Amino acid sequence: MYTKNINTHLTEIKDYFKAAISIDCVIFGFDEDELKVLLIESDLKEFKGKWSLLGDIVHPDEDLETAAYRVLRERTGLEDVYMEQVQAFGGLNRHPAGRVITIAYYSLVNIQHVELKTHSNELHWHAVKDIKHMAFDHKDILATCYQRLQHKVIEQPVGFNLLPKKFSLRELQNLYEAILDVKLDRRNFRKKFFAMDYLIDLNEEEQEVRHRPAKLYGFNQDKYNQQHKKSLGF
Amino acid sequence: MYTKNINTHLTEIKDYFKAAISIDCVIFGFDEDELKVLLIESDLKEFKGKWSLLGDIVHPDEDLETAAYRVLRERTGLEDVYMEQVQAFGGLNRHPAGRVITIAYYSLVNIQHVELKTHSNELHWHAVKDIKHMAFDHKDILATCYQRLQHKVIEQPVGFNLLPKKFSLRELQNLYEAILDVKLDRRNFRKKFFAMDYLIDLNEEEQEVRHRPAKLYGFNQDKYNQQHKKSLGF
DNA sequence: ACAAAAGTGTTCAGTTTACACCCATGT
DNA sequence: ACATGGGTGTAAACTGAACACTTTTGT
Repeated sequence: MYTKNINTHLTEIKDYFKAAISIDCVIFGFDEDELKVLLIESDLKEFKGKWSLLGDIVHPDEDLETAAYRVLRERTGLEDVYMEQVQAFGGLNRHPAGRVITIAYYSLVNIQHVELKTHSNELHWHAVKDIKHMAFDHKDILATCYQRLQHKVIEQPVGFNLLPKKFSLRELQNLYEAILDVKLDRRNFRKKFFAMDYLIDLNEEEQEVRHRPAKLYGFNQDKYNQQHKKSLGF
Repeated sequence: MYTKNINTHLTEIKDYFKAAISIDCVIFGFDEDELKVLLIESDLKEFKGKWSLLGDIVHPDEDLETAAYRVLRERTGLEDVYMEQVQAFGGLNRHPAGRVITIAYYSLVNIQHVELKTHSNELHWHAVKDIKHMAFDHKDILATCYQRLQHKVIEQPVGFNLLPKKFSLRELQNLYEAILDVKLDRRNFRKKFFAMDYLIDLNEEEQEVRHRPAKLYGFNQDKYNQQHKKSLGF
């Protein structure tokens, strides 16, 4: 039955094994100086009370990324956010309902922009570092996505997606410290980001702080995109 | 029909959309100072004469990695080789036979160890840089896997998997130059690898060269694994 | 005046780059 | 002896890490 090769002889798939395909979104946010992830309480009897990622079956007329954006939209109302596919998870018994292969995505959202759609109690932001157990293999998926994010954030300035449009350098540093789980030197951190030259000085200051207010900056996404496009092109 | 969430309410998948799942292997080898990839000629009418990756449907009782190793074994006879999952490709019309979602893996093999199983003409090694067109979306898949390899090889010494057990530093350098598509300085290259301290001096020399013979080295995989385990543990 | 966090430069160490000559072998 | 690639060291430039005091605001 499986002697034919998917890339050569196979012209009909109807007689072949098929599995349900889902996507799972690891939706990261940043709040209270902590990296958070949006989870939903599972009510499958096997995982009663455990938290799970937000995911869904991929529809027949959807590609994977479309499905991931759909889930994100349905759960957070957000459309244009940073998202990256991480990898597939296809363990034999990862879903009690049968063979379900899932493709994991992570996305970076401004947590202030998220209005949890259903005002139910089932959706919650959790500090990544405090999560102990999860439903399915979601702890693995989260760990893999978190590692990927850590890796990404030191190579490219994607962290801005987790911050408000206007932010102080202290907030930016707190973000990096939270994601990478390290302490960074304030002067070196500032030096580095000013040198990268993607920060826009907004000539504004923090309000309502009971100490010297910090200056606010924005991220020059266009400038970053252009400079990065150049280096890809060649 | 799709109102239920895969991670919460769903207890039966039988009524849901399912797709065929395949894996595709990008099998890299190194020969004649070029990075090669093992391809098969597709005889699907849509891709007549085009080359495709080696892939197959994932079986019901196999996880993804098992399927990938099976394909590798069936096509090359090799068992213990370096392999890494890259990502899933799930475009709507990527396979003419229907919805097929594929998970891409790349592996690094010693090209000398590969005895092409079927001594047919359908399987061939191709220089990666010369490949123009491929069947399906395999050009995309190859490009993505190649980029991943380029990235990986500057972070971790996985390149050794493409070389024979005994190799000269020139061969090693040629490998890196081929993968990264750059010219490297010979002295700096040597300095760097000796400093990493994973090379074993075999006290042997090249034979049958018509110039000064190069010394041969081996890669100390155990030492690398141990030192790398440490840094993960903390 | 005090508390609390913002802002700012310099030095040192380690790493990366650039670069040219002699050596061992086969013909 | 010559052609071919093997093998080697040093100086300059750059990058990353360590480190302490002054400034601004609110109370």
